[in-house]
Amino acid sequence: MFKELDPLLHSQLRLGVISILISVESAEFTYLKEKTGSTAGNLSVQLEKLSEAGYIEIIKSFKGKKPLTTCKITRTGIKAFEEYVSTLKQYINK
Amino acid sequence: MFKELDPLLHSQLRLGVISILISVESAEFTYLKEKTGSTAGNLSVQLEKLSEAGYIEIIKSFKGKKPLTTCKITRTGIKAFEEYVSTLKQYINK
DNA sequence: GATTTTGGTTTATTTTATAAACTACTTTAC
DNA sequence: GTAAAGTAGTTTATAAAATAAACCAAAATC
Repeated sequence: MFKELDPLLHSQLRLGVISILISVESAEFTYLKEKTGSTAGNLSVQLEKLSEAGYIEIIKSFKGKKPLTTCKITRTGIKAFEEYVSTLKQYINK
Repeated sequence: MFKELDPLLHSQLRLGVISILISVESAEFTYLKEKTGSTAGNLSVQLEKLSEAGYIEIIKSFKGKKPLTTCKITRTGIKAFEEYVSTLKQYINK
């Protein structure tokens, strides 16, 4: 029997976001939008979900006069990602 | 920018099915149902989708007097799975 | 021979992802 | 200085997908 794949991470956009955040200190909304190729709306929704789950932290501030949304993966998020990857291997190896 | 993950395979149940089929000659409906832990209804729907995409072949026959649905991965399916795994690595490695 | 089980399919519901519309500014161009 | 366009998002609506529930036909069991 297969172990369940964390549904929060088993989504292309959210997985892409976490995949980026795992390797950087933090990332801005616009950077994530560009890197993932998503629309702002979709990204906004998915970031909110990751945030609600405690996988990322969303920090709102200003860059000059413009709003600036910065994201950072949390310890919980890192653990969840590692767990997800390890579970995934059950599906893709052999 | 991330490459798109084949949406047909980026589904827990369908991925589980393909994961099983890739390592066996063929598998019966009930076997897949048991191994994936899915309901018959869900499995039926997802197998149909894989079949429509040409990823698997569904063979209907009888075992004695009972209906028997047997599934086999196709060359197309194998290729799609390999492609999916390779794309996935972009997301989960580093 | 009625009831349960087997092996499914079909349809309905829920959840999820995505797109469209909107808000609140700021910058640029006239 | 004000109209138009751009930036950085959020909210809401729509489409698509996954899942569950209901159903069906035949077989096995009691």
